[in-house]
Amino acid sequence: MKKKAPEPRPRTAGRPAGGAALSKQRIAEAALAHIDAFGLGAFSMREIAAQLGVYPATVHWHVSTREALLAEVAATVMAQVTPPKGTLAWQNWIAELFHRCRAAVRQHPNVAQLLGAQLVSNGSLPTELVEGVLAALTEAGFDGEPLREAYNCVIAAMLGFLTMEFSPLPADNTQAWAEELRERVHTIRPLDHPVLTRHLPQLANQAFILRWDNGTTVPLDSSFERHIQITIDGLEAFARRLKPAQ
Amino acid sequence: MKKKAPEPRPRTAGRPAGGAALSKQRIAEAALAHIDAFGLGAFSMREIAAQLGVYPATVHWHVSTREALLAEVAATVMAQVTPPKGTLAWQNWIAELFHRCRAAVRQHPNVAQLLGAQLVSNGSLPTELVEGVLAALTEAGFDGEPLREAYNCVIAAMLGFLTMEFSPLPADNTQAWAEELRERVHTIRPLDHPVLTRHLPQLANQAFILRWDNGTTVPLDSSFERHIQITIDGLEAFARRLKPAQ
DNA sequence: ACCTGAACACCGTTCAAGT
DNA sequence: ACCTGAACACCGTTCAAGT
Repeated sequence: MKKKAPEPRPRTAGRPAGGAALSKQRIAEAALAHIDAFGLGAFSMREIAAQLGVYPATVHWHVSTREALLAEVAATVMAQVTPPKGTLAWQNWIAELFHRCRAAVRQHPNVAQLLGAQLVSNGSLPTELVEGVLAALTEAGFDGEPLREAYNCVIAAMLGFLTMEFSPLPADNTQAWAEELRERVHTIRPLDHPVLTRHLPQLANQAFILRWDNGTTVPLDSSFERHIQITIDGLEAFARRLKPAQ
Repeated sequence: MKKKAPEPRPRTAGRPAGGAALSKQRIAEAALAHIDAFGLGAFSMREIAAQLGVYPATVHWHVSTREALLAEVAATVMAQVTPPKGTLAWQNWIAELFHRCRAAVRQHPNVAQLLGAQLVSNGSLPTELVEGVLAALTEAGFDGEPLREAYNCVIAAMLGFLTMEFSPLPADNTQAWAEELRERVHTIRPLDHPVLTRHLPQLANQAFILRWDNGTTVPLDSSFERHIQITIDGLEAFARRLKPAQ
């Protein structure tokens, strides 16, 4: 885990000759690369600084705070997920958004927990995404308070699922914990939990609460597809309730 | 933030007279109380140790690891959420589960991020919850792979929403960040984001990505209710697709 | 403006030693 | 079995000082 600075840079204080060597951008890229490689648990300001061959204080000059940097990283990952407007029916636009969002998270799974579980990172998602979802839902017939409700349900369905699918394993003794949970799952008492016992082969390590690997190793593809369908079907039912006079 | 140990205990090494002074249970309770009061960001093994008037190593003798303790805390919060079996139709049972789960999280909002965003904590949820959801979905007509898909959708819908609703604010300069986001939200360019601009009064600080307070200050009650309805409507549509021969 | 070098006040975890 | 006391190898952030 310990790495030397890649290049033995000048290492004298003072403003460098050819403009700034660092930038918020470059730092965020380095942080993302490090998180992709070693996970969010191994991320630290000092590690990123070492990676870039500078002192920790230098990183702080550019990004102010650890949380701000992580928000920047999350924004980078989610920058390109919004589908273009105006080419798809609202149902298909939303489905496409879900797909592109999951593709982005699958490329950077260790960032997933930031998206749903940190207000800062969540708040740095692209405005186009918000606009697009609202446009789709308006097309579906929502307005006012129902529009807000439908919007919140769409965002929660999408980011909530992904946050859970790629939620990280314990940092250290991963296999010990995995073995323990596998044991626990397979020794469930049939009399107390008959339904669970009956369907255990279908569920073990492939269902929430009952798994010891996350989406990186065992992706929940078909469940995510189903989640999209259920969400859209539910939204259509909601829209129908709003205009019973057909 | 600094507190003395409540009682100046003997402070000599060795096995105490009347059995163990500490236990995994007592430690988890203390941790939960501390997290409720000061947030997950202020949680540390050393703080809990100080709170209990013992050395950090003493805590480690009982709980092995920081993550394990947090999983224990999550389990404590979620211990009582499962509704009794056999009294409700499956739709109502699931709705009741959602309600009770949200009530539990609202009592301990700072624990929310553990539920969805940490595989360890997620894995320590009660088995009765799993059994109950599966029983409800079986009653709805699901089996085999569709059962697994429906199950994952239910859990993701429930915990995903709550994880997001109560996701924590930045640790330190909260109000500076809030002011900045509020500014950003209210200076959205109308020509680029017309739909968002039009509905901003309905959305600002009450919709994901557009808020600077979390569910503790600004709960998303009606959106959660709608989320339940959408999920159940979507599940019913899914069930209908499975038996087109009525 | 941009960076060094060092310091401050923390962490989680381990380990020998006590009783 | 249960706890002390101290240590190890880390953290994020701040700050004076350089150029």
